[in-house]
Amino acid sequence: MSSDEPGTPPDPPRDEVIAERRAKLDRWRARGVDPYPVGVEVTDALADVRAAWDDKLEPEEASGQDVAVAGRMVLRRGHGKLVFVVLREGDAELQLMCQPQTLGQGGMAILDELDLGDWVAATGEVVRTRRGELSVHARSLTLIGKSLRPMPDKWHGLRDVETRYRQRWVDLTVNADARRVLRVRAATIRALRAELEERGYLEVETPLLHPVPGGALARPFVTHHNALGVDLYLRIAKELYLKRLVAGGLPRVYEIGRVFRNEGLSTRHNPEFTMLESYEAHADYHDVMDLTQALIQRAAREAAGGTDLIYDERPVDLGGDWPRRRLLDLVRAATGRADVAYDADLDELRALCATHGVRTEEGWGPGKLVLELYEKLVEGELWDPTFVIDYPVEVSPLARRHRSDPHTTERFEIIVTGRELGNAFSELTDPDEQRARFEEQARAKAAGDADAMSVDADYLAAMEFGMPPMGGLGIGVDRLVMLLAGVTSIRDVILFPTLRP
RNA sequence: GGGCCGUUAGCUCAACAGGUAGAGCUCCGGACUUUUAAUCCGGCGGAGCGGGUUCGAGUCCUGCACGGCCUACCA
Repeated sequence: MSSDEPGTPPDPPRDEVIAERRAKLDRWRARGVDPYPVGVEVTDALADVRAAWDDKLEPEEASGQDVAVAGRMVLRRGHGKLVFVVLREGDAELQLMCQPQTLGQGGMAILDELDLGDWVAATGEVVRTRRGELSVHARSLTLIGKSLRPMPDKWHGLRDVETRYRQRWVDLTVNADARRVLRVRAATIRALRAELEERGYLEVETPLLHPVPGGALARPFVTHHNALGVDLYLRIAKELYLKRLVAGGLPRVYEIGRVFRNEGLSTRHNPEFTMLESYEAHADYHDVMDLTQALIQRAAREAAGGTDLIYDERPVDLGGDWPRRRLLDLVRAATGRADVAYDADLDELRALCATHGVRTEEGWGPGKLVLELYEKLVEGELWDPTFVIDYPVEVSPLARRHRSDPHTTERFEIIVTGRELGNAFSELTDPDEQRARFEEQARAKAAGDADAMSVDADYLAAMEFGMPPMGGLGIGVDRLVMLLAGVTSIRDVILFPTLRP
């Protein structure tokens, strides 16, 4: 790529193949044929022809049925005066059988001027060949979209990962798995939405541009509004707006949409990713665990065909009721130290962290230290779905304090294959406590914690207006799709992942 | 950000103690009327960028760019 303008497409390869195709393009035009016509009548999708005839017709039998089809020419096998052409659209492929007897010399000449990759329309009778391949016995051929760039290797396809993401149109053309993942993603989102709708949740859309970034501990992207002359932030979560809606009397709301976090990229992190968030009045985190399990199990059934999966070559069982384990208990078990507690001596906790190679910082309280131990020792080991519950207050500024333990909140994360898929809690609804928690965050921010929250006065006003008790949930949709599609890179489930421009 | 690995033809991949780069697919020319990555014959086409060592560098050293994986932060 020699262009330095961001956003410009890759330069056409200065290749002889391109030149040949351009020459063909010129010849088409010289003959008065528009290589990019407005379109021809296509009455039959390739998939429909296959569905109608796949289990019918004996070899060499003709159907008597004429069709008009179209697709990208991905293979051509010539046998002198008999030529087989394979058209593909999406996952459907159909062969054309081309002979001078039916296509005429003119049609054969058209065939001669086509390249692999060209979009082609054809009419003809549905037949089955001597070797048993369902085909259209072509009577006419029309070029409907000239391809000027060569197709990737017809057997190996496109392997280069970066090119697959950058040129998704090529990837989707030649890699069936790219198309499969796309379908799993669509089915996953459809299932989540269906389950929430059936439970009476209202789908809403809240702003992407936030004057105060909030709802999660993360660094935001900053942008600028010219007319208002103010900086705005791309949302890092939807939480605070959705809770405003519950305060407004909408008892069950959800939103599926993009959030943005200004953090590093990895196989598990894309700067923009899709999150489902839902809020339900009068629910607590136990109810939300039930909901989470139902959502993910339904998505697994409808997008992955069941709850018994293989991920990264290991079986995962999403079925049944998932265990609910207290975070503190998990840390105690992992360290073999029953005396780990949120009111334990800070120096002892630091020493324990050091023993396990956990890096610590000044100013971290016991809650943060225990969380770090959990993340280092436990989280990655939880393979089958596990609800990890009761997170320390210190690291949960929006969650309600536990009804029977002042050190923790009624919060859980759902962990599958060692990764966090979702995060939820009995929501904090007390405005005074929320203000105190925000101020605590603001102090951390002032002390240099870039992920810490700011005081959101507008949100506090909504809380002061009064909100019902509620349970909230956030699910990382991309990660759920990764699990259900069995892929280990988030870039495989995002069509156009963020790449260096 | 750190570590490791990588970048050879449009695509997928080779080779060699440092000796002037090879195959398949695509494309072009030719043969072939039932193929399934059709087959057969012929042809075009190439070392990420910059330094250095050397008679000679794709190969060794070095800087840069880009990418992959792991790690760190997070969903």
